[in-house]
Amino acid sequence: MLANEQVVDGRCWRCDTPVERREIPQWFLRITAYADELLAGLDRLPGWPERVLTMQRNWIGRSEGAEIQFAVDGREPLRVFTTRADTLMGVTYLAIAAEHPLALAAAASRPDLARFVEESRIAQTAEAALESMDKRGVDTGLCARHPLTGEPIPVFAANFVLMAYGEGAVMAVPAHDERDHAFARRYGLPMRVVVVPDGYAGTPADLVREAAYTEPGLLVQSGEFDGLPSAVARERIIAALAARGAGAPRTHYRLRDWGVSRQRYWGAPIPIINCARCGAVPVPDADLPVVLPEDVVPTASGSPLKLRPDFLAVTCPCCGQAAQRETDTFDTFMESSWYYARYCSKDNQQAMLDERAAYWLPVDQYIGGIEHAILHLLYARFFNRLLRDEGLVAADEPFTRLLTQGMVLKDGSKMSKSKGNTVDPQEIVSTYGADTARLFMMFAAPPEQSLEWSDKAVAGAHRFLARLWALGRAVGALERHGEAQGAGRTVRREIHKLVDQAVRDYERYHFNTVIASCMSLVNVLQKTAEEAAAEPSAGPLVWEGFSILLRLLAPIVPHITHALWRDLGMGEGPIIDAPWPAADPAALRQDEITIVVQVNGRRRSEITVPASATSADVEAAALADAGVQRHLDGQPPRKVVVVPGRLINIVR
RNA sequence: GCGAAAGUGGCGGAAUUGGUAGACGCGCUGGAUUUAGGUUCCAGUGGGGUAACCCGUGGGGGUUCGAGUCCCCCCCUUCGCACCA
Repeated sequence: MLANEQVVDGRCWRCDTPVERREIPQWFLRITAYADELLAGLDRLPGWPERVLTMQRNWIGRSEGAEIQFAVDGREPLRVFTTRADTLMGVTYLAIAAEHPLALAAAASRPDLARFVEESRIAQTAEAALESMDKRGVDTGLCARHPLTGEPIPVFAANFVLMAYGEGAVMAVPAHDERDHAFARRYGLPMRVVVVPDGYAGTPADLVREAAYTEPGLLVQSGEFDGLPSAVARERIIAALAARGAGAPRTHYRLRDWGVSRQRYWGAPIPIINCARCGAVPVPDADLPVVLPEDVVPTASGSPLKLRPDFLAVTCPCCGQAAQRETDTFDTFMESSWYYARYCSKDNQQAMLDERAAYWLPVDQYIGGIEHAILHLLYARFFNRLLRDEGLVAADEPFTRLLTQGMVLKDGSKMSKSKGNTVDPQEIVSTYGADTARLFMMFAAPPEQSLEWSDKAVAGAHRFLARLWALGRAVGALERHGEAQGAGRTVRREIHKLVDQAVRDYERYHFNTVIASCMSLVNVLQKTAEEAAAEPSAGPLVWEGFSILLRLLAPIVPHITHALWRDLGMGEGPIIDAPWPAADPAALRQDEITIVVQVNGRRRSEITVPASATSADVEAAALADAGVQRHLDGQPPRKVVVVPGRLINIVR
């Protein structure tokens, strides 16, 4: 029993044994019953990254179309799903999975088909493999009937149709589908053009000589539907099928049910008892949880639980007769789908969850790698709804905000134990302290991006903290009380601009630029503190700025900021209880602003104008500028674009 | 193959909304301090050019007064593709 990733070139990755697929009974959770709700719920997750929402939408893959029945001579009818009912009159063959009951039956009398079915058992089924492999097929000899015309249609067994997907059968329209087109060319199957672009003047056959025409258009060669646009034709054709009991509108999802069975020892046992008389019976609540035996001996193949009579043998809770315990264990995604809820009720031995879960959930901020964008996060959203429907939690969604953090890279590749290129944060903590470790990691990149490890940059982070500490000492020696005046106003504006930027960057989780602003703040305060020797009134300004700086940095480097705050007596209590800083709007006001001057979109100069200057004032000042006049070369501007408060562009 | 992201100096990265590309830091160069190394401090640092300027955000087109940002095509890297979890 191997996982997909353990199969390399159709063989076991360890022992090279050829691998084949076998059908075994397994347990599934019907996530598809929640497909619509899971899809709709994505619109109510503004705190999730757009790309994760998009990936989940595509994964669920809702599509509207029709289910169509094709009668098969002497057999059960075939059912297919299509989104292109408008191309129904262009169907020239049907393709079914090699494992399809009809294919298996037909193989009995057709050796080439039997061989194909046999070969397909060793084929890979991973979607990636399926989509990139050579599309092949074999005629089953079966004859299907077109549901509207009754024309005979050949049925092929094809390696790109899987029994597990949809109905295990598809209708093929080579003129209007790329894959069908390639397949038809390969096997010399006919093509029938039934849709052409509006105003198309050529012959139908010419339209698809090189490639399929996959766009919608107007119907041709489709009898009573000729001339209809695709969208209308779809409805009419589905209606015509419905009238004959051969089809109906249907919504299809790409999402498949969640296979939770694993034929392994390690995992939570699936709590089911298999009884010869009563079938699959749930383990009674009183007997839960089912506990794994801890003294199993690993076997070469198959679950070791199958060799444990003490685990296997149970009496059926329904009929009291001897029965067997299920030996499949759960996919580990099962547990990761609700651990966040269990954390709220971790010590409850009587129930999964209690009212504390309802109180705390949903999780305000969830953090995980982008590799979990689809499976884990979709399973957890599904599981949360199961919990909700059982009355165990109140909210629909488990995670209000989601941050997908990047990986840590070293020398350009993923840091991992198996590669042996890990860095122990404890080393940094021992050498430089925890604040340095935290500062470096937050400064290297925004959290959702991957982070490139650099020992040099770690040292740089430590250097910054040393400067911060030295600045703190200098601040302590300055006059604390009084009011900033004179040149202090410009400095104060500079400080509050940085504060404004930092606070906003915190809100969008750009911690690296928060730190950049704080570094600039240190630079400004350091310079101002030096100047305070000559200009004592600068003291209070430095105190103000340093107080804000410490509070901005406290979430990132809590230890050093705590100590400086306490030593300087910055506030009544510890820094952790201090109010969150905000920029003073009064400090941000400017009397004069600098406007960038462009000529033909290139920066040529800049001018300083009163903040109250109108567009006309700005234009006049810009045109008078020497640099502008040189570039205008005496000619009048053809056009002038003024972006208020920012720039002016003069086009000559 | 399909879906989703990313590509900016020597390096990590910055650029709220289409409006000064390269903030901040690392590294490097020069200088000061030091017996020396390290530390610290000062100055410089995208490329070309004496300069005026020109060129520059993976490549090629396009829209626009103006494009790293929007549109089309291509290249490359990463993540996911349902049994790795």
